[in-house]
Amino acid sequence: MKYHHGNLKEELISSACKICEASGHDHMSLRSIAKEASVSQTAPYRHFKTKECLLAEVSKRGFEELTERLRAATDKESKATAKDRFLEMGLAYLEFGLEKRKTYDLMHSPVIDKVEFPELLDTATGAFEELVQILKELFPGISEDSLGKKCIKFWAMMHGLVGLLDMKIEPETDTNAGSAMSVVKDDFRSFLEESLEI
Amino acid sequence: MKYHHGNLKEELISSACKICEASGHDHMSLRSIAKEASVSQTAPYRHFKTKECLLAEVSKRGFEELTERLRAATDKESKATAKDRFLEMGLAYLEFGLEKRKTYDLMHSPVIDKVEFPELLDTATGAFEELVQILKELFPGISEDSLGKKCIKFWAMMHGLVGLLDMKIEPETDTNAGSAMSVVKDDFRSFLEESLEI
DNA sequence: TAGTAATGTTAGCAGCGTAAACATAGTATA
DNA sequence: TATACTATGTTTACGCTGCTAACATTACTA
Repeated sequence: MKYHHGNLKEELISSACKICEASGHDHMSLRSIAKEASVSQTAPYRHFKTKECLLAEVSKRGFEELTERLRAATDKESKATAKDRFLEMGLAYLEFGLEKRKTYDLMHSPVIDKVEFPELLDTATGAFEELVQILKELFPGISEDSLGKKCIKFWAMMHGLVGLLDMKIEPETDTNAGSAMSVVKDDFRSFLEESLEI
Repeated sequence: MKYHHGNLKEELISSACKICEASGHDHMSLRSIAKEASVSQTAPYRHFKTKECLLAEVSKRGFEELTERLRAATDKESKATAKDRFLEMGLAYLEFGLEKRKTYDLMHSPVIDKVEFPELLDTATGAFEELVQILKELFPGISEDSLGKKCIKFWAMMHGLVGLLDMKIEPETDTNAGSAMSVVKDDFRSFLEESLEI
């Protein structure tokens, strides 16, 4: 039993990630994180100025994983068409959002002011570079302006969809013939494809 | 100075709404709300079983105002075309989201489990009836299935846009010729219009 | 080897949500 | 009108929280 831990900072982050995904960031106490790392309640303060700083790190890890998944989905090595890789990317985004819902919430939560954490902002922004690239491939010669708009439109749609699919708010159509939302979820690929064309 | 307040429940709700929009729902304590209503810390418990119940009420008020704004924007009395009214609705949604950002956050926050508050869920769902109606007008004879998808697509886009415009995450384009995001914000109408066609 | 910086602990503060016990006011019933 | 009951307020207290200050131990560096 040594007084100094050795790798506490990293262990605190990974404990935090685990607890965040298990219980959500608002049921997450610095004390419980410290306990998980078998360390005193105030030990985290040697590595993080405030709780928010630790949460920012968790958020950053989330954006890193998201970026990684998007990159993998649009990997040029796979011989799929640009369109297919775009669809895969959309799917990957949605899957990340639904699989790691609690982490995704933290990443987009106002509790972390991204202005105060420029490194986090960079990581977050970087994730969307993947979208820019694939859209450039899909629409060769597109103007910067149109590219920006398309990019935002798709990202907003992805982001919005994650929120919608998880909450159960959905528009009521006249016939309640199979909730529109579950149709989207089950047939997400064709939904995205349609969005490309319409 | 009377022992009984008379209209405490309503006053607590409106205090809560005020504090929520001023400080955000995570900097919002039951005690501060009680103080604002000049009442003891535990008085709210005579009207709300838990803090979450009060927050749910605040959220509900938010959805009610949103519905009202959307309704006003698509009002048939105005002789504008369906398309124009649709664009107005999009604008109204975005404006609400940006103006009442903190309330909007609460409305979509996972701290309130909508399953536990069916009345809140109804109110939230009701807001999107407005979108359904205007899309029906815009696409007469559209199938229920397509209508559902279109509806979800646009709502997701609106919802996503609010999130994007407020956070400063945005895709980096090669030339940084005027941030794509501010273009969207300044020229939101044409952005929406384009989305209708593409 | 001595001094200093890094990293841990303990003790304690004020604020939080909430429960329990009690006080007061309004309302229904005898 | 007297009495019981219910609704709505207060006081007190508990355990949890983020965080600070003071202190202990270890690691690094001159």
